[in-house]
Amino acid sequence: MSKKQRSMTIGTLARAAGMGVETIRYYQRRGLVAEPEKPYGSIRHYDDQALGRLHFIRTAQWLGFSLDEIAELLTLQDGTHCNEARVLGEQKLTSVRQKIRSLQGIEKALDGLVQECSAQRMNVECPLIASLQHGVVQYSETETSGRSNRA
Amino acid sequence: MSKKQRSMTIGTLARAAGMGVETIRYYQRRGLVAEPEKPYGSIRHYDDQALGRLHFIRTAQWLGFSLDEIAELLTLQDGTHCNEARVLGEQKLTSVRQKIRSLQGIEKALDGLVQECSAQRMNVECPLIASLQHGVVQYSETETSGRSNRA
DNA sequence: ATTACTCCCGTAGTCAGCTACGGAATCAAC
DNA sequence: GTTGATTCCGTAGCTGACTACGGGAGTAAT
Repeated sequence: MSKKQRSMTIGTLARAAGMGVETIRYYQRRGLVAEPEKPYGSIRHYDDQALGRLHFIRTAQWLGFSLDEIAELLTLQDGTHCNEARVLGEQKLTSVRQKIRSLQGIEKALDGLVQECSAQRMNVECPLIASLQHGVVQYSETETSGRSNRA
Repeated sequence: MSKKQRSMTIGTLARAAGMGVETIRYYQRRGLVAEPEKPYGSIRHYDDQALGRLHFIRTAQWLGFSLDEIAELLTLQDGTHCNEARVLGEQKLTSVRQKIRSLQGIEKALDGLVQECSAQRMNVECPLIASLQHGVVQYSETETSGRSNRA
């Protein structure tokens, strides 16, 4: 019932989390992860909880949350704000589904392009370009503006 | 068969495309959109093709393509580089399919989490937070690193 | 033809999210 | 107990994608 409580230095933690030391320090500065107490004249030590939090950040980021949004999510961590967390999750779900739809549109177009291209290389019209230009791929304006999502 | 060929200034174009004038100029500098000839002692005018290209950029960007990738995609447009276009297209197709798969994974995970979250709202543990920390959401390492995808 | 907007163009600043640097302190191995 | 890697900490730099600024030229409405 008890996982062995490792105690690690920041370097070990970084390796375990698959990120650089400097990234962790950056997250500390951003307030995303806590900086443990430093024993008098010694070095800080981190535990599996810290690792869990880094996993959380990485995963949430991969899910399309910005660091600010992740910070928000983390304040919900006490469990008393499940509703807010749900709403946030639902919003992301919506945009993820829109993306899937758009990408499927692009996939079709690209596939068609490649087909045509290898078949009859005389064609001047590029179906990929055409469909993106003419809005065959539709997306909601709501999510479009504002640089964010990174994949 | 013929759409009315509007001729617009950069400001009008920008409004039509839902972006700032400076953004368009930035794209011109990046070589993503052409700068039309400037009539002697006058002002540049843009047509619907330019608008189409901006739509293209916006959509592709929303889908997680970087401006560099979009530039590549745009080289397919002329239709004359059929071989290169095909290869590029195939590469993009692969990455698009990866993205779709990743996003579908995310969708499932998020959906499950939101379900749980709204189901047992008495629970002090928020399943969304919990599962992100404990790695219930699994993802492929392949796409994880490298900051990019914007949503 | 005056006023008010818009365009042009180059350069500079911003923001997110890192990544690097440098010098002193600490630790781990031999 | 010296050597070589890590940690610590602050500050500075980088990349991608914009966004703002400023001053002169063009345009549109009255």
